[in-house]
Amino acid sequence: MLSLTEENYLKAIYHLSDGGSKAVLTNALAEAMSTKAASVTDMIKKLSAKEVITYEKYYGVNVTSKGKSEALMVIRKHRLWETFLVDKLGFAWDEVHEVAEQLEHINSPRLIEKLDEFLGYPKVDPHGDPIPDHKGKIKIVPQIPLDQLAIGYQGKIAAVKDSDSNLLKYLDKIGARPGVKIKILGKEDYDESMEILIDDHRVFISKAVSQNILVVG
Amino acid sequence: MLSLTEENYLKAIYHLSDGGSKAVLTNALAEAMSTKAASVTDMIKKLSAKEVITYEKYYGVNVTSKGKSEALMVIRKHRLWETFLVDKLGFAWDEVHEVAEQLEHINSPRLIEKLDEFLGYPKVDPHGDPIPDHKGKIKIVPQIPLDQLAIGYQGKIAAVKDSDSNLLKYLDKIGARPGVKIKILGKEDYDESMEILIDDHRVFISKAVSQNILVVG
DNA sequence: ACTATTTTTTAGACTAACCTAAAAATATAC
DNA sequence: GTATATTTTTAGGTTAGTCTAAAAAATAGT
Repeated sequence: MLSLTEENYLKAIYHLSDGGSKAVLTNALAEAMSTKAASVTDMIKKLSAKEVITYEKYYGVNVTSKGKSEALMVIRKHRLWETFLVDKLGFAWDEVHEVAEQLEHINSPRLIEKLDEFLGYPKVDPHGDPIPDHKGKIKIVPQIPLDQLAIGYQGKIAAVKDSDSNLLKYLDKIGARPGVKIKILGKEDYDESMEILIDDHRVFISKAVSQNILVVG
Repeated sequence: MLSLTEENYLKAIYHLSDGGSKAVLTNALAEAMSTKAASVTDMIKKLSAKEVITYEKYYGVNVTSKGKSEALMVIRKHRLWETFLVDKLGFAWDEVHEVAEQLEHINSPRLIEKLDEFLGYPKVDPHGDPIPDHKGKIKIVPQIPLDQLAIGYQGKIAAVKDSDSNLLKYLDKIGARPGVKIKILGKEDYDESMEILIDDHRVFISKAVSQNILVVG
């Protein structure tokens, strides 16, 4: 059983390691958790004792398979609650992150299964991120940041990388929501800004924004 | 701002004081919180510092008006979540207490208002207890325990006192849910057991049970 | 390869909950 | 009305999570 704080650390490690595919450094984790390296070292010891991560001094942290499935359950809960907030309670997709951060720690397997059923077993959350199933299985759809594609590209917005509320508000304003059609009309070499077509209207976006729009197809 | 633990203590004090109408003793609170008197004394000091209760040594604790409205907000959240679990997710009314104990601590005024709207502004929860409105106003319907009424009484089940899961399961089995018609057919002087009519079928119940069935009318 | 810098860990201290054991205050008993 | 029993508080200690400051290990520069 993990404490609320331990659960949050584990989730951060899971994300920083790209789902367990690389080691996470102490400082990176301290930054992500808005805390100090010393506190991270303490917590790392606890999480290794609970066998959700492995730890090599001065090298970094890796998630164990037990840790992965625990992290995926938290992510499942987070994304199901976000879906509930948007689909059922009428929240805007940029307002749900903070509340879901609280709701994801509610511990009741039965509640989550009932919620999943109530929502009609959704595959993705309101930001386009895949929702792990009750066994922790996640369907990975390869998603490419818009800034890495060329003029003429045409496809669909799959998800949004950052969950910063200001970014989400901005994207919502220009109509850039998951599922919407998108096309690259032009690119400016100087600052890497772009002109794009979102659902048939033209918008200019900076590189900072195009990096955060993930597309498929 | 109260911590999760402080919130739980305050709620217990509110209930033990019958909504703020009498003082609560240290030992009674220790019993209710399944903890020791010494820990209660510590917590009482914190809660007085935060001005949600007043405290006189060796005499007891009283809830301030600030404390009352904070307690009512937690109760509001608890009862709205219980209603959600039963009405929307299909939980049985005897399964919701523990989960609601967790959900009641989620801090988001917007979430609670949206949830209230989604549920259609319910007046009572699945156990028949009144739900405080967004201003903390609660509609008190006088409820009488069944064991205090005479043969021939006829009315409606308003609520159930205890939230013990076994009691609730039993009541559910004999059909004794809030809103159901009830009539007292007979009373046994020896052990104060009763024969009653629930929704037109006859049942025998012990005094322990009749004390927990609250009725109106 | 030997300093210098950066990163990480250790050491020691803080706060919020909790505990046990002992002291103090209140209530009860004769 | 003094002695006994009960209740409540104080005193001192524990654990989880945090911090700052200093020590140790790893990396980089010339």
